[in-house]
Amino acid sequence: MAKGDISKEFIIEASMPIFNTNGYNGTSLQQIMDKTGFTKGGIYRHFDNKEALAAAAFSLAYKKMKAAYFEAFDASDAGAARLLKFLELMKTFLLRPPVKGGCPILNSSTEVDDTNEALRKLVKAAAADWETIMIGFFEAGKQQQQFAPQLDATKEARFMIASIEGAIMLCKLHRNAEYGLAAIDVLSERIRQLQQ
Amino acid sequence: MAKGDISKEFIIEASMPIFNTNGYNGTSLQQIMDKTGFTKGGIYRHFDNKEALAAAAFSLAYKKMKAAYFEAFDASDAGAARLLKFLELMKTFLLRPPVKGGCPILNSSTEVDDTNEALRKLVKAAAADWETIMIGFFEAGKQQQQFAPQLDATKEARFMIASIEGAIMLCKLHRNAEYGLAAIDVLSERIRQLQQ
Amino acid sequence: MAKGDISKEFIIEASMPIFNTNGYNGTSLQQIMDKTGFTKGGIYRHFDNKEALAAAAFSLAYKKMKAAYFEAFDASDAGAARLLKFLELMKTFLLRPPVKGGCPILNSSTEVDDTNEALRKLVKAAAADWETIMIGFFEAGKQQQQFAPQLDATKEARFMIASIEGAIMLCKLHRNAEYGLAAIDVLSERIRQLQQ
Amino acid sequence: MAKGDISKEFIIEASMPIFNTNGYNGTSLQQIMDKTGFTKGGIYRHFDNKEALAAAAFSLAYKKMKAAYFEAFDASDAGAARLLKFLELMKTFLLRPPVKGGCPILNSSTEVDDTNEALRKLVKAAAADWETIMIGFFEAGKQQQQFAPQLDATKEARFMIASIEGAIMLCKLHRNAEYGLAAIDVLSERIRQLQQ
DNA sequence: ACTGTCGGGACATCCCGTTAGT
DNA sequence: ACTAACGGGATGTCCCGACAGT
Repeated sequence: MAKGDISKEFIIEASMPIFNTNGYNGTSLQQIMDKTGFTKGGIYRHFDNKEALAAAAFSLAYKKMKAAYFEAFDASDAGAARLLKFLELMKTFLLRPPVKGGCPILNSSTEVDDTNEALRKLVKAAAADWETIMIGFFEAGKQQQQFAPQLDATKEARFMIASIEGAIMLCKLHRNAEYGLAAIDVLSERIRQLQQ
Repeated sequence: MAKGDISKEFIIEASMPIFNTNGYNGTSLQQIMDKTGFTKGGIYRHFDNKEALAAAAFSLAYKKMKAAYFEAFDASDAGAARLLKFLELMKTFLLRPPVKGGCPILNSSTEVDDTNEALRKLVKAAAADWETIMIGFFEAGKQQQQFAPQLDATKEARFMIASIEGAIMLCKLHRNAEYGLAAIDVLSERIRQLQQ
Repeated sequence: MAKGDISKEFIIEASMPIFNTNGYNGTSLQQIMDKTGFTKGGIYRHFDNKEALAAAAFSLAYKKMKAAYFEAFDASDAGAARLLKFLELMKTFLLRPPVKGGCPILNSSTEVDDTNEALRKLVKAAAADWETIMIGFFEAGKQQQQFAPQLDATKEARFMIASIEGAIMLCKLHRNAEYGLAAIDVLSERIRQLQQ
Repeated sequence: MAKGDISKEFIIEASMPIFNTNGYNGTSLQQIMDKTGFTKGGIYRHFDNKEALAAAAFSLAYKKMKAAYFEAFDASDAGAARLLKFLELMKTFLLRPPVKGGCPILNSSTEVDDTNEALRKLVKAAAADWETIMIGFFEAGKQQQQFAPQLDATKEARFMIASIEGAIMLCKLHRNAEYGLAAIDVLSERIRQLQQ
C-alpha cells in the first residue's frame, strides 16, 4: 500500500467514530484535523469534500459492524441457531456497540436528505445488504426444515431489522439497556415459535 | 392570548417542521427567519437560544403526533382492539406522517447528546410518555381478559415501540412504505396471538 | 420627589458601579436591566440613550467620590494640614475606593473619545473641579503663610492629581496597594518640604 | 521570514494603534479587517481569538514605546542625567506619543479584568518591566554617588511612573500638554534635589 | 411611567474549500 | 503528499433603540 493510501485509511479510521457519534452536521473538519494531525489540505488531497469523507467513514463503520456480527457466528451454526446467536450478540451490543456511536445505519438515516445523495445511497445499500443477509439466514432455516416453507423471509428480515434498530435507538436515548432487551427477547421468542 | 404569545406560538409552529426535517444541527436561525418573517431580535425575544426553540418545537411535534394518534381511537375501543387500530393507523403514517419529517422522537434521538441536555430530557420524557400509554393499552386488555394476566405489559410496549420506530426509520431511509409494513403486520399478528 | 424621579435616581445609582467597573463599552443595558429590574423601555423613559445614562452615572460617581473626600476633612483643618489629611485618606482608598471600581475620572479618561463628546465634557469638568479644589487648598496654605507666596498652586495641584491618579492606576493593575503607597508618601514629603 | 509571519506581523502592526486608541472592547475585528485588507478567516489563521491579537498588539505597543525611550538615551549618560533626559523626552511625548493612542499600559490598565487574564498578565509584566528599568537608573545614580546611598530606588521608580502616567492621562483628557508638563517639571526638580 | 415587542445590525467565532508552495 | 495561508461566508448570540399599548 502506497503512502497516500495509508494516510487515506488512517483519516477514514480516525474520522469514523467522530462522524458516527456526532453526525454529519455535528462533525467539523477541525475535529478531524485535531484527531489525525493532518491539515485540511492533507485531508482534501484524499477526499473531494466533507461528504466524500463522511461516506468513506460510513462505509468503514458498516464494514466493522458487519465484521463484528460475522465474527460471532460459528461456522457450524445455520438457520434458526444462527439467528438466535445473532440476537444474543445484539443484546451485548445494545450498550457496547462494536463501533463507537452505535449502528451507523440508524445514526445516518435521520440525517441524510436530498443534499447528501451520495451518502444516502450508501446508507440505503447498507440497509439492503443487511436485509439480504438476514433473508439468507431465514432461507437457510427453511431449507433445513426448521421453518415452514411458506415463511416470508423478506418480511421476517425486515421486521427483525426494524425491531433491532428501534431497540438500539431506545437504549441510546435512555442510556439503559433494559429498553432494548425487551424487544430482543420477543424476537428470540418469535424465532423459537417459528421453528417446530 | 397576548400578542407576544401569538408570535411565540407562530415561531414554534413554523420552526417545528424545519427542525423535525433537518435536525437540530441542520437547522439554522436564518431558515427560521425566512419562514417566519421575524428577525433574530424578534425570535430571541421569545427564546433564550436555539436549543430552547428546538425544545419547544420538539414538544409541539410530539404533541401533534400524540394528538393524531388519539384522534383515531374510537372511544368505545379498548385493549386489543385499540392496539390493532393503532397499528393500522401506523401503516398510513409510515409515508404520510402526521407531523412533517416523521416521528420527532426518532429524529431527535440520534442527535441529542451531552451538549443538548435540556432537549435530551424532553425526548426521553416523550418516549417514556408513549411507553406509558402503550402499557395502559395492554393493561386494559388484561383487565378485559383479552390478554393473559401474566402478560408483561412493559415488555410488550417497549417491543412495540421499538419495532414501530425501526419501521419508520426503514421507510424514511428507503422512501418506501414496504419496508415498514412488514414490521407492522407482524406486530398485528402478535397482538392477535396474545389474545385468546 | 415624583415617582419618575425616584426611578431615575434608582437607575443611576444601580448602573453607576457597573459603568465604573466595566467601562462604557463593557457595560450593556442588559446588565443594568438585570440589576434594576426595569426593562429597556423603562430605562429609556429617563435617558435618551446609553451615553446619557453613562454620563449621569459618571456624575454620581464623581459626586460620591468628592463627598467621601470632604467627609474626611475636619472643618478646623486648612492648607497644609488638610492636604496631608487628604493624602492619608488616599492611602486607604487605594484598595478600598469610596466608589466601586475606583476613580471614575481615571476609568473614563481612557475610554472617552470623539464619539462620546457629552461624556467627555463631564469628565473634563470633573477633573477641572478637582483641580480647583486642590488649588484652593494650596492657596489657603499660602494665605496662612504655610507655603511661600511664590508657590505655583496650579502646578502643585496638577502634579498632585497626576501622581494620585497614576498611583491608583498602578494599584488597580497590580492589585496591590504597595505600588501606590510609594507615590502618596513622596507627595506627603513634598507638602512638608514646601512648608517652612 | 515566512509569508505567514509577515502577515502576522502586518496584522499586529495594523491593529496595534486601533486597540491602543479604542481599547479592547472598543475595537472590532471589522476595523482590523478594513485596515489590513485581510478577511476574518485570514486573521484567525494567525490568532486564536480577539484577545490573542490584542495581547500581541499590546506587546508590540509596549516594545515600541520602550524602544522610543531607549533611543533617546545617550550611551554616555547614566544615573541622574539619564533620568532628566528621560523626563525631557516625556514632555515631548505628552501630546505626541511614540505610539498612537498613548501609553499602552495606561490605556489597558482600566480595561483589563478577570475576563482578560492573559492580557492582564502582559500589562502587569510591562509595568513591572518599566519599573525595573527605572530602578536601574536610580541604582546607577547611587553607584555614581549622585544619589544618597539610602535612597529607596523602588519607591522613587514607582512614584515617577505613577506621576508620569497620571500626567499622560490628564493631557489626554484635556487634550492639552499643560496639565502634564507641571507634573514632569516637579519630577525633574525632585531629581535635582535628590542629587547634591 | 413602564412593559412588551420587535427590528436591524454588529459581534466574535467557526466553517468548508481553494491554492500556492515545497 | 502534504502544509501553510487565505478567502468568503454562515453561525448563534448580543446589543441598542424604537414604538405600541396600557
